[in-house]
Amino acid sequence: MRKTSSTNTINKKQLEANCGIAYTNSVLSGRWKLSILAFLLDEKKLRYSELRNRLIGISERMLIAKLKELQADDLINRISYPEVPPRVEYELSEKGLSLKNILRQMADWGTKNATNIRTF
Amino acid sequence: MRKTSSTNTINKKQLEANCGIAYTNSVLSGRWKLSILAFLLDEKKLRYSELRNRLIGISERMLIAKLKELQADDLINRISYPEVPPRVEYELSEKGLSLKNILRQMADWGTKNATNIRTF
DNA sequence: CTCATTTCTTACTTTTTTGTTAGTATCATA
DNA sequence: TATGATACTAACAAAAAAGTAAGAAATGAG
Repeated sequence: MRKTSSTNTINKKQLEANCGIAYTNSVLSGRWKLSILAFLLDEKKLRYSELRNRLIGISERMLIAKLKELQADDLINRISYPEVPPRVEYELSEKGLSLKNILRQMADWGTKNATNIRTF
Repeated sequence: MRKTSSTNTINKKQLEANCGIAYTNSVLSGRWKLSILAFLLDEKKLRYSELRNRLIGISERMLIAKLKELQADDLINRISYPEVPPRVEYELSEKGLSLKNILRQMADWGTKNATNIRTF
C-alpha cells in the first residue's frame, strides 16, 4: 500500500480543484475587485462615479484599472452612452452573476467571523 | 423620492455586506492561502513538507509566512510533535472548516470558467 | 565526529500592487 | 470665452507581496 502522504498520491481531482481555485483566485484577488462585484450584485447597474463614491478610499487609477481587468475577465459589462458629459454604466455579466452565491457567502462569512478592531 | 443612485442611499445592509466581504478578502487574499486551505480541506492533516510538495513553486519563506498568518486568523491549527527530526502537522480549524462551501464553490467555479491558456 | 532529516529563520532582492498628482476630451451652459 | 461635469489617462512614487539563498537547531545513525 502506498503511503497516502507520498507526493504521488496527490490525485487528479485534487490538482484540478486546486487549479480551479487558483483561477478563481487570480480573477478575484486584490484589494478591490470583490467589493466592486458586491456592489454591482446589490445594485445591478452603477455609473463610474457611483462606484467611486461607494468604494471609499479607492483612487481613480485603481478603479479604472480594476474595472478593466474585470471586463477583460468577462465578469462585468461596460455600457457607454454617447452623451456629454459622458455616462458609463457597469453591470455584472452573466459570468459575473454566476459568482452570486460565492459573493453572498463570502459576505456572510465575513460578517459572522470578522473579529477585527477596525470596521471595514 | 430620493434618487436611488445618491450616495445617501447606500444602505446599511450593503455596507455590512461589503464590510463582510472585505474581511473575508483580507483573510484569504494573496497567491497561496486559498490553495493551502484547499489542500487541507481535501486531506485533513498535512505535514509542513507535504504542503511544500503540493504547493508547487512556493518558497519556504512564503509557506511559513502564510501558515503563520492563517494561524493568526485562526483558520488552521498547528500540531507539533516533540520528535527529532521535527514533525509538524497542519489542519483546518473549526473556523477554517466553516469555509468549506466557499472553497468548494470557488474550486468548481474556477474549473468551469477557467478560459486560460496556462494550466494552474 | 560527521551526516542527514525536518521545520523553520534571516538578510536581501525583485516583482507586483496600490497610491499621488496632474491632466485630457467633450460640449452644454452661463 | 470661460466654466463645469464626467469618465478617464499618464508619469511617477511608495508600499506590499513574493522570491532567493544561506543557514540554524536538534539528535539519532553511521
